[in-house]
Amino acid sequence: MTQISASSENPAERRSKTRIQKENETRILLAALEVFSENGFRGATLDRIAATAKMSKPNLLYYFKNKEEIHVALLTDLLDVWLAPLREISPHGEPADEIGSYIRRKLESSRQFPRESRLFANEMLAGAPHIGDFLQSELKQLVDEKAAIFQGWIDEGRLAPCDPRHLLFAIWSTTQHYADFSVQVRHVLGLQPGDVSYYEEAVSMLETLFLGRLVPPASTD
Amino acid sequence: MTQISASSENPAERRSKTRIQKENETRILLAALEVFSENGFRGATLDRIAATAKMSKPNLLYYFKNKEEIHVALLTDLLDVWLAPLREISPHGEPADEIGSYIRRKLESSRQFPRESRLFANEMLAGAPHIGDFLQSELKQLVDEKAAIFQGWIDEGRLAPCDPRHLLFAIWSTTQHYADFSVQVRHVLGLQPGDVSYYEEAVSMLETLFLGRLVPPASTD
DNA sequence: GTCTATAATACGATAGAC
DNA sequence: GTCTATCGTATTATAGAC
Repeated sequence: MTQISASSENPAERRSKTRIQKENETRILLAALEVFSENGFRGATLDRIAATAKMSKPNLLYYFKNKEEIHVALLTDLLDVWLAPLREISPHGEPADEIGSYIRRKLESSRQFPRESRLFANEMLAGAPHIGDFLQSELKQLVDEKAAIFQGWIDEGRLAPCDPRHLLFAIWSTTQHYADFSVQVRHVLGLQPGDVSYYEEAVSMLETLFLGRLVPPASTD
Repeated sequence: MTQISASSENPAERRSKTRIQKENETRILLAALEVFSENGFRGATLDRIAATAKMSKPNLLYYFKNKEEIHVALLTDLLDVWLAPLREISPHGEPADEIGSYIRRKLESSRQFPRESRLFANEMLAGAPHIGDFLQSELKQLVDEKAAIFQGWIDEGRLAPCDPRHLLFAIWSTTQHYADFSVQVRHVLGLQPGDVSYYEEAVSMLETLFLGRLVPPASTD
């Protein structure tokens, strides 16, 4: 299985491309994102990707030599986007500010790139066959680094004692949920298919959860 | 697309089954759960299900008339399991107790039925083609009912002002994350493939998050 | 109930004309 | 660069023997 890392781009392979090449590759990747994010790698078909891209199947395979190469291209692009919000967490800010703005960045990323989020989710559910190496190396390293920042705040009493890595899991899951399970969110809230107005409420909810206090101390009347 | 509800079982159709029938159906459903939960409906193949069940493909199709019928059987079984923890929330308990035990039930469900959780997640990512009706009717109704309980607590000042339905989303996402993204959790924590020891830490994290206070009030030195 | 054989279609990928 | 035609395999499902 071809494994991908966030910085596996080889500039030497990149020959100068014509305008039409760039346009077609973009069309294909956009269509493939649509199909892969909905059905996963195995569930996606070149027929559907080609149809979505309004392109013949052989023409599509003129730009990417096979199905896996398209998938790899999408995942590679994704990984940088994925790590960006986490990288920005700084040890120098206030815990509430840093965590708050991280949550807002992740929610914004979820709102702006729901298909990318579902592509990632599909890869996870399948057991991460393509990005297992990335998770074990680059992601783990970045998480360890940021977890150390959180641990510092805990030691200083500026953050409640908790496992920092699980705090990150909680932030990831709650924010990505709005992209990955958007169908359920919309159905439960009674919204129309395209409606993503729930993101306003999501910000509010997650700020209360992570920065405020959900259950007040029992009153001692 | 065949739609499913949580109570769509028709007892009249259920003829008495021999022991071997029950055993084989169970074997098939167990194998199918394994395959569907990993690759989704479209990504799953009867070949893999049959191989996993150690059964020939035609024999498998002797028990279920096609691929979709197996999938429907799994989802139908799933939905009751899925709603059970939510149904138990009572308006008469303390908010902290009710929410706390709901989180523990959901985490336990995630730990005990990770493949069922991933089956559900795959269905969500695909746009809920089979259980859209369930989400809009039964789930929405139950959520509205339980959200009203939360709202009552909010009105009484026993719960912070928030959208109760988004509070449920937060509980669902954080708890299911440990099943759906278990590969990532294990890789980031540096655990072995089968290791699910992180559930101990998860309980602790989520209790701090939902019942405690993550970021203490700024000290006014 | 289980099997082998196979029909019928879906799918990934290539050949070769233009 | 794009197309039609097509090959080989995978996949769903059925027929019919045992």
